[in-house]
Amino acid sequence: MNQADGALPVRDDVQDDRAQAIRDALHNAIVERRLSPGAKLVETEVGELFDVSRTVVRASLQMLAFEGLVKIERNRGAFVAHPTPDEARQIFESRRVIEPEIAERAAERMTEADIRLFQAHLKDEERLLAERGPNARRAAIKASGDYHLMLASVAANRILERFMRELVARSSLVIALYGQSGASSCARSEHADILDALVARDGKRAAEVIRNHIDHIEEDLDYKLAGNAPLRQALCL
Amino acid sequence: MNQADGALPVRDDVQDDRAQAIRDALHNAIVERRLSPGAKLVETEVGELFDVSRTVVRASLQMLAFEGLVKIERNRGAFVAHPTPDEARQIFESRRVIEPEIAERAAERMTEADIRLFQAHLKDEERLLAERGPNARRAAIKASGDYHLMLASVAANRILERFMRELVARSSLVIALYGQSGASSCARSEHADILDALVARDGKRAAEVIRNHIDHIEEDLDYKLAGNAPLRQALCL
DNA sequence: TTGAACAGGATTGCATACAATTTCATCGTT
DNA sequence: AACGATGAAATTGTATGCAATCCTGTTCAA
Repeated sequence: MNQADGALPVRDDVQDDRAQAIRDALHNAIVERRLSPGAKLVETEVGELFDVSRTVVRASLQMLAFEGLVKIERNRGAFVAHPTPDEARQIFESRRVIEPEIAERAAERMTEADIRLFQAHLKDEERLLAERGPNARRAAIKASGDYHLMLASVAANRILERFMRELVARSSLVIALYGQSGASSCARSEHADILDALVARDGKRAAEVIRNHIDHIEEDLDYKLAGNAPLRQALCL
Repeated sequence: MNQADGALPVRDDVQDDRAQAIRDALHNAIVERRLSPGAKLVETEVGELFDVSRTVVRASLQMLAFEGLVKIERNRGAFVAHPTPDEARQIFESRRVIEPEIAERAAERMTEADIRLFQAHLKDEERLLAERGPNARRAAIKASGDYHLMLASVAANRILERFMRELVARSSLVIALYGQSGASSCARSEHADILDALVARDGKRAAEVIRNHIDHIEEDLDYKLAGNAPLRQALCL
């Protein structure tokens, strides 16, 4: 685990301990692709896993549904979301709207301590990319997303931060479905470029680099690859 | 009721009819200020009102909590949110990030039919502002927010639209708490100015007008007015 | 072989019951 | 009178039960 783990599950505020815990666990599982898009999440099954009743499980599934990570279909249950190409485009469009502005604000507020955190995180990302094995790969994917969330956290706007958390998580689903290059986790050097701009306190440049970064991520997608869609969704039902 | 009513409760998708209905009802009540910030929402009470069990009420309260309209405190219950000045600032900062971009996209996509809808809505807003009485006032407040949501709907990005729905609703709470001029519903002519820019397909100008509009709304606030805070929140507990 | 009909099991939607916690009024003490 | 303790009522958190719905595999007819 990298040191960002403690800081990242920035829950809005602690309200519902157990449901939150399950939500976080499922969230991570989805983002790290241990759960594939379309996978069914059976209430009793999850409940037994975490040793809680369906009531609590339901609450966490509803939370995830709000974030767009899970889709709840009436009388059919909860499934890991399976974004359509159109949704995917909207996700990246939203990121292009929000993230450059976040970068500008982050450039203003960046402290020395933040810089050190970012540098350490970059090191982690590099290390994980060098490692082999599916677990390292999963960790790399997560770390890559976490980088963007660290940015959001420095910008000191909890609302935009929450929006970004949702968008980053859903991006991970999109990449899982439509990503071509196995790497998929963003071209690593760009994260370093962003940090450079931040350290230089050059908000405009940071924003520009982020914009390019998002473009590059989306360029690596092929929306033709309908993934192995759950069919029901492939046909847009 | 104005003709926008049918179009506006843009639910993400129909999943949970009854809980959604209660959510919408509470949402409207909050936005129209029939429920004040800090008001307690007792589960059994709401349940009896809508003739459903606490289970369903709970689901809708959780939805509202996600939107930031309601705050759920463990073992204490659900309360209409009571945004702090800091939260208020973040809400408007977020709007300044998102809404100008929405305006630009809306300028591109605006159809003749949309224009007619906007014109009709503007007429409604004017009429409501002219009328007397608390109900007209409430309707005017809601219509003013709905204008911004119509904009978001034209921009054709469901995600940003949802973000805007949350931000507009929370803005309404902020204005209820910290607004000075009784009018509070935004300087009306500015909505017309926005429409002008959209009709001219001048995205940049629309964005600029929106930015000013948001500035004006926020200028009318006085964060010193701590409102009649529920004390627990006034002391930031 | 295909397709419709149907039964059994699995799963969800919702109401309800019970335990844990908070709230509030009362009472006694200083 | 002010304050703290105490217990009952109110309210929430969670588990569980039942009805409704969906899924799956089988049978039977075309």
